[in-house]
Amino acid sequence: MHSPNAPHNHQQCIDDALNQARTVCATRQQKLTPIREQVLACVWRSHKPVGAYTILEELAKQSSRRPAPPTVYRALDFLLENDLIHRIASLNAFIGCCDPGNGHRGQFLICRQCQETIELTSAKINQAISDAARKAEFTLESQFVEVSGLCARCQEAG
Amino acid sequence: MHSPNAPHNHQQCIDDALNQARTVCATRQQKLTPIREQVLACVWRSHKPVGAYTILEELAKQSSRRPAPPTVYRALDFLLENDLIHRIASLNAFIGCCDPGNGHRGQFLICRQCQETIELTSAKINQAISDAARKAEFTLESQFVEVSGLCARCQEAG
DNA sequence: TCCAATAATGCAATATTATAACATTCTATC
DNA sequence: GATAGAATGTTATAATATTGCATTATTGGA
Repeated sequence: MHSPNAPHNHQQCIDDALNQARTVCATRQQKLTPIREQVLACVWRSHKPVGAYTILEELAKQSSRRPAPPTVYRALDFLLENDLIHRIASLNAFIGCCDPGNGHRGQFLICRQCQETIELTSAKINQAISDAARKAEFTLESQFVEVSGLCARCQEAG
Repeated sequence: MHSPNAPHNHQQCIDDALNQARTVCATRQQKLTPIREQVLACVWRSHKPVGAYTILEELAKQSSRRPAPPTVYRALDFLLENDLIHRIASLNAFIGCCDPGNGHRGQFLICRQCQETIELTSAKINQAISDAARKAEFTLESQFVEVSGLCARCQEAG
């Protein structure tokens, strides 16, 4: 996995994400409808978390008929349930999942300057969280680990 | 620190929190005004995250004159800045800090059933996050670690 | 003591994010 | 091609949060 703010062919990211999503949905016998695919593509336009209403604007541009909020939220719910995107709670936004369909426990490094976000799946972090939960007799079901700070590039930029 | 859903004299929690807040503010030469104190007390009414509009309702009950949202949000901002409360991003809510004034990096175990929330400060989790950030050349500034699941009591309750 | 500067609060309006409820259309299967 | 279930459309509204400006309170200095 490259760093999202390293130079790369981003169209490739989008294509990969869509292809992987198709595979996941086919396997699960879930339908990746045009709207859901559009929303997923929109989430993947960048490596930054995207708000629901930004997606809404984008769909409006693309399709002459302006969809209503539930259209977007329903698509986002579908994508969340099928482990194709993550919700970034601290920003009320959404970002593409780098390992779709696996229901992994990700962590996010979010640059407060440029918003570029790095997704990690650190076994160490997850282990530490699992251990702490067990110690507290707490059954872990889901987690948000969101770190805010400055990415390498923005640190250099001063 | 007792577990929040263990039986305890909760009035003591509130009193302690207010006293510690007074100390922190005195040290920092910050003013813990009546409104700020009311909001803090309200956040400490329970060991569950409390929404801003719930606080608003509470203030309305207490003071005959209904405050407007900014009143509450400004008080919450003050309390956040002075490390007296935490924001629970995944619930858009706020909870009292168990170690006020220290700007520590907390973690939260939030029961999805009863909402009782355990605050941890696991050095292991924090170390794992710091390590992961460093490895990604990312400068950590703040973090949200929020775990959802079932607390011991709610597991037993079935 | 009075004045000016700053901080805190009041207040109205509005922005942003998210959901509820119900109608309609689409799709797969028989 | 009937029908059941899924998906989408549509309207309204709920829930969360902020902006901008007016007013009041507090503080420190002349």
